[in-house]
Amino acid sequence: MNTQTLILAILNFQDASGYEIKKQSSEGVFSYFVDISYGSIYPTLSKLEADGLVFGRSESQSGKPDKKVFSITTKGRQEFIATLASPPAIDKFKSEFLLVAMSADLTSPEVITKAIDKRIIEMEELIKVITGLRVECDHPATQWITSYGLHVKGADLAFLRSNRDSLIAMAGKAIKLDEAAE
Amino acid sequence: MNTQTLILAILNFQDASGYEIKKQSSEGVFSYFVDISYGSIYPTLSKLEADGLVFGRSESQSGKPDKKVFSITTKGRQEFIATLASPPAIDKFKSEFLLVAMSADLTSPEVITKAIDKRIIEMEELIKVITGLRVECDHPATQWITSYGLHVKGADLAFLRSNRDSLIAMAGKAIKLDEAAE
DNA sequence: GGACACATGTAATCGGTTACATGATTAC
DNA sequence: GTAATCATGTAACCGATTACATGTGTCC
Repeated sequence: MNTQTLILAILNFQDASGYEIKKQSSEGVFSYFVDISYGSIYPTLSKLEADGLVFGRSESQSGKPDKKVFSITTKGRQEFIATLASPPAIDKFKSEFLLVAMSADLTSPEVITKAIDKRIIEMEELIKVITGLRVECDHPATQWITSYGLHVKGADLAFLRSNRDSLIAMAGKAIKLDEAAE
Repeated sequence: MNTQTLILAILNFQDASGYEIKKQSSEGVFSYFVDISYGSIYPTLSKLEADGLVFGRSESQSGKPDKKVFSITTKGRQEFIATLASPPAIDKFKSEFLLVAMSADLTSPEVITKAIDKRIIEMEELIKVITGLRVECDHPATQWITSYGLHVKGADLAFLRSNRDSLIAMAGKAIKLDEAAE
């Protein structure tokens, strides 16, 4: 999923400045499955404007610096819809936690405990964020994906809580075997 | 999670050639949360060998070309354990499907149907792969992460099946609104 | 003799992040 | 006057992928 499509998707929902796009992608509705940096947002926005897919106008705000608000154009919306039509690529998923968990027997109970407890907290926070998003937005498709997220992340958290101790119990087993062999 | 740590993790479980590491990372136990390409495996393996974290030897096989099998060294294992000790970064997750689903009202029922049915099939296949992995390997920590995966992906698939039709029903709503406005 | 799986490697390229640079405005 | 948030933008860099290049051995 490239930055261009992501920005088009965000602007399709509502007008936004580069700064606001960044916020959406790291705190808002999109944060659950997307994240973009300023370093790619601003150049992409310029390119998008040059291609006529979005247009920007300066807006002055009281108590804040001016911002440049972008809107998607008809051409931009067409482009976005065309992108949606091609079958979505499989999810990209990378997890350091799973690597650590899979190597639990190599590390200490402390390391595993910290790792899983950190994950539990992160999961709880993500669920809170998604829950907050649901309340704010009554758009049906958004409700659908937030229900989906809540369902999956709820199951995830439940497993983590139920099986926390059994993972911690595995810590250090490989080390002990090594010592026994010496 | 960088390529170096990933390769160390794989070699910590068993010796492997570059080709086999690629297979592990895209078909084997690690495929669930990792994927690396040849273009980064081979150079990293050379670097790792130069640093004394792994060592390779040529092995001739009957009916197949020779392969260079790598093993992790004590130094490599220490390095890997040290990496595990730092708190794991939050999962990286990017989903084109969620973007499409969130924009369901912009597209046709056909596009949404294809997207969700593709996802259901992929999910079923992933569950099959993880199930297969469980049978092959009785390492406790691996059992733990595969149970975890099965639990979460099972919940995921259940949601997809239960809510497939409601998502499809949302398709085209935005288009109809546009037409009504004209 | 060609298709296919196995096997290794490099160079060009790319998409994106990090760090940097700058500045408005408010609140303390 | 300085810290914090809002706001925009660029340049250097990096990690990884893609495509390319090459070769072995098997099966039909």
